[in-house]
Amino acid sequence: MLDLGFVRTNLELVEKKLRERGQDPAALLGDFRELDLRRRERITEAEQLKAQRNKLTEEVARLKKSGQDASAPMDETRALKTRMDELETAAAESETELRAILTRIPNLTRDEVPVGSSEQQNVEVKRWGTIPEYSFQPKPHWELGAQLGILDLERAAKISGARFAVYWGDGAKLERALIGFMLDLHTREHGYTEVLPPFMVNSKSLFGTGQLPKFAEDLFRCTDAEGLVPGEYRDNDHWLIPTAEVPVTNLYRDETLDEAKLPILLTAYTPCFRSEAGSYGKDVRGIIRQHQFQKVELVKFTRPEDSDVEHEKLTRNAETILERLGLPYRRMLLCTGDTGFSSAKTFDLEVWLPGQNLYREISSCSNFDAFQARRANIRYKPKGQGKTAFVHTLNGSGLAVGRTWLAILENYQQADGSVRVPDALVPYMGGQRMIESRAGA
RNA sequence: GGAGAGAUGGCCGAGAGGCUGAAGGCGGCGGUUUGCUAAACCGUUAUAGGGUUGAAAAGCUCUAUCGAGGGUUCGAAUCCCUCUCUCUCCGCCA
Repeated sequence: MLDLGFVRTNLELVEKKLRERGQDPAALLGDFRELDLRRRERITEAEQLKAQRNKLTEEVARLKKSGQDASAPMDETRALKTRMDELETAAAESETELRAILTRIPNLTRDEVPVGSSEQQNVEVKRWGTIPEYSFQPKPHWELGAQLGILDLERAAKISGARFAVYWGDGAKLERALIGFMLDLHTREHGYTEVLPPFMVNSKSLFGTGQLPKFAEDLFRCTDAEGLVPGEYRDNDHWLIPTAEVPVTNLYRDETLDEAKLPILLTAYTPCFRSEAGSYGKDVRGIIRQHQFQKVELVKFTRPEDSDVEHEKLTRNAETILERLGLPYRRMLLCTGDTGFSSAKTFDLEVWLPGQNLYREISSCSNFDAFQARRANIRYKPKGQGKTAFVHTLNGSGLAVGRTWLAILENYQQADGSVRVPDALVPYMGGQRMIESRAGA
């Protein structure tokens, strides 16, 4: 969420930034200026009346105390009441209208973010690793997984439906090894603290990180709370998390953090659940796009002046995983049209997939500025200043485990269909160096 | 699931219809004293939103906020209703 006062005084800049994202400022902002003006008028009016009422009730108290008749000011206050209720309702209405606009405006992208309408205009920042050459035709992971008997999409469809996967034997073990490897690296070498959050959150949390109210259709909602109105926030509803970003960032919702403790670095392993509404027919083969996938997430809370440096570090932390695993990748700076709703600047890491002969997103590292902090009310008290200020929040996948799993299959496949275990992962596989076909599944 | 108790400022804790944004204590900040530390003493110490003065820093003023939302009343932290959360006991359960 942007600051109301900021939008008021920088309306032209906001409009320009919205256009750069490919959004229609008129549609998003509506009659912002008018609403804002009306809101303040109504508040002023309502508060003046309240002040008047407060004076009168004080008068009543004084008269009663001295044993005098207080019926005159009492009647007057009663007469005031209808008008006051009207004004109060009107002021609250304006507040709601304005807030509805404000909560649907995406974050402003940084000036260094390239202007573009689609991923075609994303800019490649760097490339790492050499693309392996094969003496045979490399296979996509779904073929490898099926042949090895470690990936079972048919039975997953039976027990759960499309876009789910069952991992058997070494497949399940590889997933577990990756989780342990990533968490260990981030906690031991990168300074993150591991947290294990709930996999369900309430809608206030989803509002805090920006998924609600705009993106409800991308989420799975548990129907335990009856009479729920979408876009309405309550404490007792449950949604499956689409990313650990939601529970972890919201850990500090409505809190004021100690500046000395910043930056706070947290990492969390969680499953992630996404409805993938609107992506029918996209990535239907393999496990690229699933309703449930596992992810190790990196989250940071920083002072505003540190967020750019911490963004670069966080991206490097994610890249390090790929490098240790020997997976070739490239870093993309997302253009304005491809940058997420809450983000001011995003780097995507794309891993090379020889089985499909393309680069594929495996991590997304974003700096949200104060956008989420404002929505979630996460603040700190800068030294030497009386005023509290909003922190900056950042996060990135470090990494998406399912996509790392399939990247290893495709990059480390052998001519006979077996898969070599990357050296860094061998200890996490109990010393195992090869994944070979085994009957049994 | 059943029965009960509770939720007040950074923390502890009073208040039980009117001058209470809220006593007292702790903590924090500023100061006095002091060779330094400590102690003592004095002062100060919430957030948000309007209006207004100012170039700004900031000031003045009003409004709201005692878990959340509604109600009663001239007036609610205080009374009533609903909800959420926490604690205790019973039941069930990984």
